[in-house]
Amino acid sequence: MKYNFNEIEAKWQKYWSKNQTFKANNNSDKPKYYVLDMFPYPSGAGLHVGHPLGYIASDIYARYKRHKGFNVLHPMGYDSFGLPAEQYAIQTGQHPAITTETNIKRYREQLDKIGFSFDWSREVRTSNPEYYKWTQWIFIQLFNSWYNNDTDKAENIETLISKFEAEGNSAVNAVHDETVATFSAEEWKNFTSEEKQEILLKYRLTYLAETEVNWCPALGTVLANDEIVNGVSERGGHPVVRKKMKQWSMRISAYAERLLQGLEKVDWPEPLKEIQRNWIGKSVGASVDFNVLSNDDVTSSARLPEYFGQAVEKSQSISVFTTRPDTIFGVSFMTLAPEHELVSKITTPEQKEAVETYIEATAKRSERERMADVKTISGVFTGAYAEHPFTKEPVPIWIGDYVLAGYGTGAVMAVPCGDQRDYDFAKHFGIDIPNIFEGVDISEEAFADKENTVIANSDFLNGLGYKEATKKAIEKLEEIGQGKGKINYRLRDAVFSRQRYWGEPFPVYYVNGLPQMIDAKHLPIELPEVEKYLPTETGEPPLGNATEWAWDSVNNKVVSNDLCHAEPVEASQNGIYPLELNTMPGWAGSSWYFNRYMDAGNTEEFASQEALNYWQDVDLYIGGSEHATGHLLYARFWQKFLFDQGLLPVDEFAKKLINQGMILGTSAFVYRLENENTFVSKNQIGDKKVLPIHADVSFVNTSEELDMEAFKNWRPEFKDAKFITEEDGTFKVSREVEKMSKSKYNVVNPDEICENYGADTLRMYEMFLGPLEQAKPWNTAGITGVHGFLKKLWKLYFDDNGLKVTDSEPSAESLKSLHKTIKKVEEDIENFSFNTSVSTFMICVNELTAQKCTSKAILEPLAVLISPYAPHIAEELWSALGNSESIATAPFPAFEEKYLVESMKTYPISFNGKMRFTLDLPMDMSKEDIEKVVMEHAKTQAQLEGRTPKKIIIVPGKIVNIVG
RNA sequence: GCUCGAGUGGCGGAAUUGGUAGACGCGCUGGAUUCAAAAUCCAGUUCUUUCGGGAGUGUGGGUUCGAUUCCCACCUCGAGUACCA
Repeated sequence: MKYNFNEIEAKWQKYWSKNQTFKANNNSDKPKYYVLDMFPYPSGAGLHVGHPLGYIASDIYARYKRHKGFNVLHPMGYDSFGLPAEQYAIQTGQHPAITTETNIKRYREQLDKIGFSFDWSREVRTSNPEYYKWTQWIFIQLFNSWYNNDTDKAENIETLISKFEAEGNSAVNAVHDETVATFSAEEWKNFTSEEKQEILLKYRLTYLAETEVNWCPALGTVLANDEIVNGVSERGGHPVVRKKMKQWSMRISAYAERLLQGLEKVDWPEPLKEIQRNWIGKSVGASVDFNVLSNDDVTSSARLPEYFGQAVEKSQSISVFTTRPDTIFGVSFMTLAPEHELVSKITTPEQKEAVETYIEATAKRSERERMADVKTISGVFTGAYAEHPFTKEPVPIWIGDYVLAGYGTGAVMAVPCGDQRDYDFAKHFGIDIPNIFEGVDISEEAFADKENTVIANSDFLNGLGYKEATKKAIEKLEEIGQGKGKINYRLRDAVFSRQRYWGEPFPVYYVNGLPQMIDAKHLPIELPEVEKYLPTETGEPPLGNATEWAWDSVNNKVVSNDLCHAEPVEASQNGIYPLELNTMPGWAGSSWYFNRYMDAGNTEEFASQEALNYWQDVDLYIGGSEHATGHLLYARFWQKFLFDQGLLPVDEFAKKLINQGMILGTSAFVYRLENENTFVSKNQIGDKKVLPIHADVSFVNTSEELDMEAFKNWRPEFKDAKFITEEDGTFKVSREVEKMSKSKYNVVNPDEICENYGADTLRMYEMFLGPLEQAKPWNTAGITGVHGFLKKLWKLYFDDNGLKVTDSEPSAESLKSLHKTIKKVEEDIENFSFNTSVSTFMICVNELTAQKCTSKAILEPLAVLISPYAPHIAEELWSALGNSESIATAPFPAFEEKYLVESMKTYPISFNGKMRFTLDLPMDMSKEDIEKVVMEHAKTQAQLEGRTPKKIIIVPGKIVNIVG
């Protein structure tokens, strides 16, 4: 009987689907295990062989856990809102929902062919109203919450209102906008409803605010920081500019510390944690207030240079953040970001022109230029002075674009002796560089080594190290009321509005310009139909094109815009108000989907408490590291928020995470003579002037030879191509490893592999390529090795006459081969080292074939061992051996040490650490006897050439090493 | 620049607490089978060699009886990050 993989695979895929073999139950006596893949965006291009790599690994693990007696949840779904479907809609007018549906269908077909053990009954799609109903619901919960720093968690906004009513806001320890004014309980009570709403917005965990955003004109939307790479959009590479817009934001900054601390308790790759740590960017230091010297100070002071202008009318103070309060006596100037709001207030008339010119010049430079150009030092003096908090000496105030408006307070106290940028700035402009370090030379560069710092010339800090000096400086600053210890985070609040159509609509309408939440019981608010997916003529988002997009707050339904007054101020007559025109960003739906899988069909809740308590969290999460600062950070944030609400049992959603490496393509290049339509084979190029051109990899065989006819028919411009071939008439291409992509014509499709070699071969070969986490090139040529192995496996069970498995007693050798394999494969799976278990299987099958093993006692457990990797063939063998149930939950074979016990050991005999020959000796031979046998051996004598060894190292059961 | 990660045959890669470097597979070479091909099977395949052996895991040094593995310095490649005060 032949190994007919196509037939076998189709048969079992049908069986699994019909019998719902992998449907997970929310009630079970078995321990739970949750294996999750990052769900895909269903793109129009379909899957290439790189995509399923992580899915195969997680599927092997899920299947293994079932054999190990776990109740396994292994779901799959689609992150189905997104830009490409919408761009396609703009070009063709086809509704994104239709495009998405088509793409999902194609994805599903491709996934099914690979034989994954997904529980499809739990499929989620983020663009499905039944799903995004709960995304909207979570948004409402965020809106109704504030972050209480005292309890260190999110609380309902009602508790904040009670506090305001009782004591105003001065004693409230909350995370909020910088711009909140203090008010008393009395004042709060007297505020109008609208004033109250505006104030509360500054505290809510999702809030509407005028924000400076990254606007991408080409995509017609704003982008989050993590969606921008090198100053251009991650998707499409379009330019991005800064623009002020009214946007929904997520107060993720409230969770900065917990997001940082939480990393300690999850088993995620260290580099990924490091990326998140950097993104959160915690710095510990102090905030220090410098008073700006005003006219009064000036007239009463003789200490100032003559050119000090009469500018500052009343006392101002500049707040700075520093990580080095210990160096405060080294301050010789201050620098403000050009955008700093005080700049215009303190600049003296004499310096006004210079300052304005400078600000104008910086504003012109794009963010990108400023980033790229780190060498040029620029800045200008404002003419104003601040007063040093301790020495009371005047400190000149400069502006410079090396200070960023968006970090800290946008101002720094410059300590040129301790910070290289301050040092360079001071050198460039001839500002003093006082040395406050003991025994350190600062004539060439600044001294930034905290560990070896000993402070000098610093009054009460003299002689102290970094730590003590920092502590003391903060104490003194607090004493004089000009500073305090402070922790700063780089993490910014996340903009949550997108000016797009294909995303979750906000459950929000506006009364007098103030946002109102739609009551949760009226969700979902479904996306309206629009005629065009482009922004409106007045520049509003695509939802501005909808004619049915107003909220009837009396009847609680979406109604025609005509019923809604254009001017919101007048709109209250009939209770019909305009709805939000933005939609949510791509990461909204993916921030909680792993919880939805636990109870995907629930129409009453996002998931029942029962299901959530049973499944708890993801035990193993596999996906790409590119989501480090996007999905993985936002999802952790929502998880913590929902945990604070008492809605989730755990505050980290994934215990263990693995980043699968990318599978790269092996591109093929042909070389065309310059200005001619003639192509030159690789070895005939010599010093000819040629241009490399990508050829489709499907035209190239395993010997790197191009199918010239296929190439000519590929594109019209190659129709009349001429070829300079090798001497044997073949045309050789050259190969290069690149990212697998359509544009490089190096894409390999998994369907074709399944068709030609089978899904089991594909699964094993993907694993065989190398370690899961590593990037590695795909090379279809190598697949025959794995395919041949499966055929060989088949032949252990079948010959021309059918099944050849017998009930004969297994040989000791065969038992040894089997148990060696059990041990290794089990260890490999636990360590996610799937590549090495493929080799182990090959060795085992090679050995059993050589042993002519036909024993069921060996071959039945072998089928179970291999079933996580090659489930179809395993099912077929399992059923051929007389089992009527699926192999999916058959117990994993138990390893028994006794079969591996050896009586003999092949000892490597080394001389000075180099193995020269081997010797078979009994395992239980004593050290003395080993030495005797080895020394008497003729080869030993030949090696020694008459010398007497200095030393003989014998490690019984391991090695013999003769020194001398 | 900084922070990680990695350098092993023609290629992908293996070597689990320091103990036989190159498992397994591809490719290549030779052979068997075949009218022929595919498929299958067998043998060989790190380099070098005077066929005894010798060298060898990016480079140089160190620790050790013994180092791909541990330590130091350097080189190369990849990823992340980029004026974060």
